[in-house]
Amino acid sequence: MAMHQKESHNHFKSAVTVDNVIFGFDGKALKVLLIYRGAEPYKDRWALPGDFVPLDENLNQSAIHVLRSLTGLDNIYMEQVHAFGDVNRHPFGRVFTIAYYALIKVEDYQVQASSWAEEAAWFPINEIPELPFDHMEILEFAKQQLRNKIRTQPIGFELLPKHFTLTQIQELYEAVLEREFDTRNFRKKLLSMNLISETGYRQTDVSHRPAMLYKYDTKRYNRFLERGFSFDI
Amino acid sequence: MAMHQKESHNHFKSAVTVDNVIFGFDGKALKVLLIYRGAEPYKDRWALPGDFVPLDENLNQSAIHVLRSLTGLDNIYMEQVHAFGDVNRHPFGRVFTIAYYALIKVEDYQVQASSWAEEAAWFPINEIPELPFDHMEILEFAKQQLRNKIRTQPIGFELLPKHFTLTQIQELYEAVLEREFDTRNFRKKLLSMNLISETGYRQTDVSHRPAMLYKYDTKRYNRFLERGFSFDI
DNA sequence: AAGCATATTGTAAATGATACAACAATTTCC
DNA sequence: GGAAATTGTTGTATCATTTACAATATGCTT
Repeated sequence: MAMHQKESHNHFKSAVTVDNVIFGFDGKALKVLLIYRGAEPYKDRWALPGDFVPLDENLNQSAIHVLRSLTGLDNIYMEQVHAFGDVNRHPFGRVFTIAYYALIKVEDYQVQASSWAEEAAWFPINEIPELPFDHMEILEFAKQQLRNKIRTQPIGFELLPKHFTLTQIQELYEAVLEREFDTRNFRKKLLSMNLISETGYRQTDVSHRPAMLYKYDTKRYNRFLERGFSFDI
Repeated sequence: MAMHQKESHNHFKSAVTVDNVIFGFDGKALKVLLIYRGAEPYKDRWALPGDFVPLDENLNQSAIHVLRSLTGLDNIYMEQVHAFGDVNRHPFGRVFTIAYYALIKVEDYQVQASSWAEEAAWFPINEIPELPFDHMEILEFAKQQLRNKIRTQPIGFELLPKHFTLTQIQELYEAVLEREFDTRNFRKKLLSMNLISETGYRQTDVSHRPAMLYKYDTKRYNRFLERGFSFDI
């Protein structure tokens, strides 16, 4: 990173954006929130939500900002995925992008007006339209990282309502990991981790035996972390 | 990432650098290659090797370039770690950095003259001097990522000579993961993966029973990968 | 030849993963 | 009101993996 002061001005000619892969789960499929671009380049195309990082804003803050301006949501689980910086990835010049993914509870979500999105919509992870820039590659990276992470950290709860059934969480894992789990074994393992507890409430408005509602118990998770605990499903 | 053409010029005022955490293993400790900075800012300080990303060079290529210009080495295992972009991380302006780590065989290494490094030296991972910028944080990220990766992918071999003993590889894992392994169990597990094979040669110049030399068998690894294999130590 | 240093190897016990199906609770339909 | 339909809930036996643990082998040095 060394440089001579004289040379250094040549370097300050890049732009940096953040792009967010916003995941949601509707009880059936894993979905991604895309925006319909209202400005060039690639106007009128579905794309990942993102924006330039202002010179006076920290990178992470910028990612949070994009998420909030689109969804109105705060305090969301986000994680950086990868930086992409091929020379010609953006038609307007040298634009690096840092990709993040976010996990949101779709029930909490409502689209906000935004300067760069005319519209936003959820797309099932297996029915994504053609995306501009290198957004398809970014999405692949994010999906893979989500899969790795969800197997070793209890982040799946971020995609579920506060109160959820054991069937719901199993279906979430099956959707994300694209494999099936044996119900008895899945529940045995999940419950043995002592990370979720019964709420005492049950499902209502279902035309069959109502399932017990559970909640994720953050305190217990923190206690486990201190003891060097590792989550693995 | 949308923008109006008129606004866009405001955004092209950032610089982007790559910083490399170059790991080596000398048979005893995990080490990191630092350079002694020959230019401002932070002249005459030990720091991670890095450089600005030229406008006409891909990001990944730039990381490879930094590594080669410092070590003369090519075809090295490298992986992106994380992007860092706090507003004030660099005194000369808004400079984002993308961190990479590399694994090299110290036997192959020889320092090259470089425009930005007066000197380079290996530092044991537990005896790192105070580093400028956010390099300490970058190093922590890289170390953590190396640990995660080395447990699930057979990348440890990148740090060893082509021919190595089972004791050497065990000591490498112990150094990186900062824990001890039971020799019998470690060997049993490693050999059961069928990723290394005997060379037929033995150690020489040791004043005790010479150990069998093994080599990493890439072909076998690739066959395993195709079948959906997972390495785990 | 004895001593030193590291290399090499097996077994038993405990733990964790997998395979597998019957009964329970509620609603709906007749 | 009872039968059918639908999903929820739970246990056990087998198999595979991980762990704990120490004696013998080989080459070198003196």
